[in-house]
Amino acid sequence: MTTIQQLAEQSGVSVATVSRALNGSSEVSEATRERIVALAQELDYTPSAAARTLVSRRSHVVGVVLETGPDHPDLKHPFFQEVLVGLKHGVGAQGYDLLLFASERPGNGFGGTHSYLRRAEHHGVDGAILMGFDGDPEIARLAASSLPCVAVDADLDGPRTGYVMSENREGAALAVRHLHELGHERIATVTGWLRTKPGADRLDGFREEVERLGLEPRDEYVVEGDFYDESGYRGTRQLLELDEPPTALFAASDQMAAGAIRAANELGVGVPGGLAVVGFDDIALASLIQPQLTTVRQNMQALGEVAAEGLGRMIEDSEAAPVRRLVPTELIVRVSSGATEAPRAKALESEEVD
Amino acid sequence: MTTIQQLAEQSGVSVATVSRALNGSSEVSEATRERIVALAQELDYTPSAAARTLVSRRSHVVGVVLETGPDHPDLKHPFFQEVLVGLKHGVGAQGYDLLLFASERPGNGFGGTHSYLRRAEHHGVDGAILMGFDGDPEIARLAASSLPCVAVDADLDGPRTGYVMSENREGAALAVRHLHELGHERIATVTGWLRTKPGADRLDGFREEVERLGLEPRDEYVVEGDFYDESGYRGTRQLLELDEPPTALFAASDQMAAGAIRAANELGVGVPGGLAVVGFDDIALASLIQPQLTTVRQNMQALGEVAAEGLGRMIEDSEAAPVRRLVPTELIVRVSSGATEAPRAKALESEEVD
DNA sequence: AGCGTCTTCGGAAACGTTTACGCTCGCGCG
DNA sequence: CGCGCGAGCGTAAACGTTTCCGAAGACGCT
Repeated sequence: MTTIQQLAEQSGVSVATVSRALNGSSEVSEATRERIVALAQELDYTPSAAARTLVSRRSHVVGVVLETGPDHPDLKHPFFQEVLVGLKHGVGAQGYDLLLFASERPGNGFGGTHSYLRRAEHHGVDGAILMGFDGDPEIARLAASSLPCVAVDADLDGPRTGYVMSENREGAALAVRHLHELGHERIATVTGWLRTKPGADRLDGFREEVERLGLEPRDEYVVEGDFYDESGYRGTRQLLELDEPPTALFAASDQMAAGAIRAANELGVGVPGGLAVVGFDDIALASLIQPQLTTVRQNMQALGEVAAEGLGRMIEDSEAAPVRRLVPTELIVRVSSGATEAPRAKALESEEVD
Repeated sequence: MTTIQQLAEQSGVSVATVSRALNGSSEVSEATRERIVALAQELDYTPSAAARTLVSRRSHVVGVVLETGPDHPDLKHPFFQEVLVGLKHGVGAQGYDLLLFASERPGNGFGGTHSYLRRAEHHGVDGAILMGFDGDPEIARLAASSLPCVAVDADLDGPRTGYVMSENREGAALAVRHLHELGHERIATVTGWLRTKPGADRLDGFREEVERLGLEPRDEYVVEGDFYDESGYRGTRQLLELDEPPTALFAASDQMAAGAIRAANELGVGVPGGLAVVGFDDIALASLIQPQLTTVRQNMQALGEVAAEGLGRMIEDSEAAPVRRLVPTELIVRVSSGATEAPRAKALESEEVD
């Protein structure tokens, strides 16, 4: 590994000049800069991030903390993956790399639990992305600190902490309106995990739209789920066994929608004939489910990109206000909702557009 | 941010002693150690990874490079996500964090493309995980270097580079044997992307087992796909339009299997009645597909964990041979293959076990 | 009593950068 | 001709650690 000193010796200048030349400082003549750059190329010089971070107090790394544990969705959920690719592109474009906090060894030197804030300080990350948790006190400390943070799908805030979310309310309303336009009056929902903000928001959006449309709100048409397919299955069984079962269902996630379809099939109820179903997310496999899923697409990749971009701004400009952004959702009409006119063609068309 | 020096001053010892105390060196008395540790707790001391890395030449970070680009699966594929959670747990248990190379800014200081090897050296990662590529020259350079590396799903090797893969051959054979045991003689396959090792291996396994069972190998029963569902759809249409169409299909990925089912449905061929289908992967949503997918499970999470563990060993012990491991695959019988005896119960049972 | 050894600690160098400060030119201007 | 100024460069301090080397004392042995 060649160092800046070796470059200095071999080119007959001081280390300071080499550093300036490589960093594009204007205080060095064009001639010597070229000489030094050429030498650096030749010797395959690579600067040491550690040394640079140590003195400049900038690491060009942003941390990603996603709360993990038995109760937490972890990064197994397709949602995180999609957000992650957006994040990668977003931070990458700004010259940052991503650090995934994984180490389970105590903070360092001595025992004690591994606080996320400590990990962040330890690595000297320039900012952090917060994902997949619900009021974890550790995360709260991080959000309350002076480290630039952006939460994805949680309405955390702090002096330097913002958030990015999908328009969950509006999306849920979209779904309800769609079902209503198809003639349904008895519309039920299986909710997401209500301790999470998106879960709660989608339920709110559902209720608001039901009311706005003048439909009769019924408590028994709201059953609580947890985003995973098993809860969709159980919830739907419960709904279909009511005396007056719903004719349409809004499931707060595609996975629950898949569970719902399975439940309906088992009870001999056709989808969309006996029960029209709309999901939420538009995960990659939504179109593989039979019947193909009508769903509310949230652009998870965009979520990641927006978060990254907002975080970047906060890092560059210490005066910048924390980002607070909602990204739009969009109804994708496929088969499961029973849209009458040539659903297949319509679905294809809307995919072409994309 | 408190430093080791402040701890030294306030506790009346030298920095050397503080360092030793916090690192568990035996050269410090128990009394002073306790005093220092207590002080560190109180002042919320966090060591600087940058400084530590600089001098000790160990970063306790492992890099993750996944080749990205138009032609590459990128991290959008569910496969990577699952591997990633295994990786996270695996490296975390050994005290490492994960660095996802994202930055699109040129190496540093001067222009030139961002070599992965350079990035790795720049950050001083202790090792690297290689994923999702096929003979990329940049990756090859990395594998040829002296940096400990483990490739996932590619048979790279080098002085300090090993690999971890699923038993793709055996898995494919499992699928063929299962279909044969159900009475099928005309068994076809839609392959994965043959430039990748798993794609090629699954095809090999298919062919070997066909031969071993004494079935007639037919070239027109092998159609090339790319792991994604669209290719499964097209390939299956092609197969079903043959004069003598197959009665059973091995798709080299679950997504292609889903595409195959869609194609069969469109042509009025029932699954599993008209065409028995077996997939590969057992992605999380395989059981959401209708009919539920019989598939060869590869334990992607284990893949990540094994890779992490192997990498850790190579890092700790510079004499250690590069890890070369195949992790077992397993047939998961659900509905799509038309297994006769109570397929539903069997499927549930095998999920309970999990 | 002298000597070696072990324990516990401090001093200081080193890791590879960035950057504040200061120096030396050459040049233009009065 | 002298003065000031800017461009270009070097010196050295700093960043926060780890670790080598050595020193001082305690202690046991001959």
